[in-house]
Amino acid sequence: MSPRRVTLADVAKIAGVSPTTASLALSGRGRELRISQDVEQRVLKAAAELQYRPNIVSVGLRTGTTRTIGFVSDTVATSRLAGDMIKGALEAARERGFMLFIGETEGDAELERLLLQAMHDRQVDGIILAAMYTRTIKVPKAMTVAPAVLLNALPKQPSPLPSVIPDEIEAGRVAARALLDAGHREGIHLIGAGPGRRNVPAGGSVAAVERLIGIREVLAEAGVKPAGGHVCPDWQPEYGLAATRALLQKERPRALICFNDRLALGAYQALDDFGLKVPADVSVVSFDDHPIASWMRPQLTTVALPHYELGRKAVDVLFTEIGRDREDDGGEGEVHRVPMPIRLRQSVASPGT
Amino acid sequence: MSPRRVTLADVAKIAGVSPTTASLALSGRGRELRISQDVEQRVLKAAAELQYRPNIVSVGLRTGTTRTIGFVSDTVATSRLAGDMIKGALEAARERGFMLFIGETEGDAELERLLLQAMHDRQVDGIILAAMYTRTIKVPKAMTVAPAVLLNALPKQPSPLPSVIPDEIEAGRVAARALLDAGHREGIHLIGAGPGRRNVPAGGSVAAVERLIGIREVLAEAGVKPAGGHVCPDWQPEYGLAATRALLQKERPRALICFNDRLALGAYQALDDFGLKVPADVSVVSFDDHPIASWMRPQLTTVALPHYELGRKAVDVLFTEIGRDREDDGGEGEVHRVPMPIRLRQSVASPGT
DNA sequence: TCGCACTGCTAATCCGATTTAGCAAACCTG
DNA sequence: CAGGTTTGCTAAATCGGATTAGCAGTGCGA
Repeated sequence: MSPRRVTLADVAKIAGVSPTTASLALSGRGRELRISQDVEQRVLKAAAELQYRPNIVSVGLRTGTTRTIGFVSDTVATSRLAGDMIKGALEAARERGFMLFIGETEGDAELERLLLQAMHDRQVDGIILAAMYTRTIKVPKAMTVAPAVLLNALPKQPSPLPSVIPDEIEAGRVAARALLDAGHREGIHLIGAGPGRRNVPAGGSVAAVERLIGIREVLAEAGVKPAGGHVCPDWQPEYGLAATRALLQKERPRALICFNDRLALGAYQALDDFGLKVPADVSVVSFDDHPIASWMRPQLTTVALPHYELGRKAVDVLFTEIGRDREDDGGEGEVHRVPMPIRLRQSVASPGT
Repeated sequence: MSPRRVTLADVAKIAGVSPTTASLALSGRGRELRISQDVEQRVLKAAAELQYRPNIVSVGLRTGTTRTIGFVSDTVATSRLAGDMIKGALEAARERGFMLFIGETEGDAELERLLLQAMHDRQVDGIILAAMYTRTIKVPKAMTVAPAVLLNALPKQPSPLPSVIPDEIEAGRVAARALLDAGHREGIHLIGAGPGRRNVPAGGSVAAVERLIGIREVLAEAGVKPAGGHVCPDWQPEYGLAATRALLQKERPRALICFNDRLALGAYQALDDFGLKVPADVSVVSFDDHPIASWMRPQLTTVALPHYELGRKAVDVLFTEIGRDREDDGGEGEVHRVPMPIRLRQSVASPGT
């Protein structure tokens, strides 16, 4: 069936040289090791004719480098959000001739251990450990044996591993500024967290904490106080609906900052129930740029999670880790923050007195 | 830094035997090849103590099997829908101790070639070629050198490769039955395709054709004629909105069969615009079970794409391919159809005369 | 006591590359 | 023209296992 792969030995035979010479010529080290032009050309020609491709498994065994990186996540593949993260990583890896192993732990530490082990068994050159939503994680000790990067996650304990995360603080600033720029000064309510610095859902979500910091900072600078805040235990539509409904029963907000798009979806429904129009009566800004954000009516202005860029960046950082001299294990890993761009759509308008 | 991996030689030395013996004992072939109980135990003990793990790269070189399969898709990782497909494949593979390489072609044939090549260079044991939405694809000839399976796709030309696809015809039947069971007989409109067998969007979508077949079959059996059908060039919310709006300007339907959930989202908006309530005035059934289906109000009854099961099934089929004697390349590949379960929610009610 | 079968283990080879060490021929040099 | 240098290439070792062929030692029958 499968016609045996062409090996280096085949190329060497056709070119009439030894495998050693063929290897040298193909790896470009021919010059350095005094292979003649003539022979080099013969080898190259033979390789092209036979469509020779080196067996990476063999190279992996000999050199210890498999041109492969492992991408382990808690549950990335499931969420659409993170599909783009994988895609970014995939493309960045491909540009360097690397492939990606993927694995899902579903938050199971034992499974995580097994997966990392399976990847090491396959001699991956590096590992990206990703979280579905930005948070702090316990770094498994298996992570220290190979170059590694945390993606969308920060180490719970001090660790030499670098992290790549979205710049949530700046995102909070940007969202708040969007409302200020439209002229909002009063009746700004937060849905999902706030108004106080400590009013965040349990679970160690970095997004809640940092978005809140950014929002509060910009509002404070403008001398504006959020009119209220509503912590939601889970950032799902039904909680956004409930929180907004509760709010509307007491007062009439002029603007909502929803902590993600699903909450905003619920908020839209509540506003609709109360006969309020977005953005004429109430402006809404949100975070994530989930696909539904552009399906909602009016389309939602939201600060996007840059999943694709996060994935790319993680690979970039991993490659610098791989290239780095693995000795200087002092110090903490650097934290790389990827900008979150705002998508201006139709859900924000001036308060119109 | 990284303490050199434990090798078979290390285990052998500790156990006081040759690497050959250690290999035999560990591979379980000890009995067959007359290794004494005593020695076997010593080896096992040494391996456990050292936490020995065989280097799969080495095994791959020697035996040609890397316990790895390649998952190549046009753009699967991006779509949330398909995240579950990967997840199913991932789990099924993991249960057998296999890892997954993933790659995205973005519909680029050249990129596809390169990816398949990169996977073969890494000696994958088999390949799953997946499509984001069910359709017919041209099978690259590189696919014939290793065991392979088409996922969510059918071969455009006759091919020995097996396929795994959702059972869209039965899904169409199920959707139609859901309306019939609720008592609907009249005013049933199709949004997205139909009413005639040929009224499908361009692009070779298997879903449109087969769902339509199933729907028409069941309605015909019940002596019911669809009141109308509206082909949408793309199955996005805005087209669903437009089609439904156009429909409502002419008549008042009693039930809609939307060809996917995004169309249904648009339809909901149009119905709302016309002051019609779901399901009191108009029942809606749909396909896909996209996450938004359970966020919509009322929650949408929809026939689910079994992505997770598709992924699992593809791996199952791939393993039987791998196990099969690769000689009998006669015949066409088998087509495996995975059932699509209906999610009964709140968007269907009896027509209430 | 010789020959044979069986038991229990190991030496050697192989997979397909990379890399080190080294060899033969040509070329200088004084 | 002997001795040293350079040029151009190759043999052999290596990576870490799996696999094949075979080697000692024992037991047994004749």
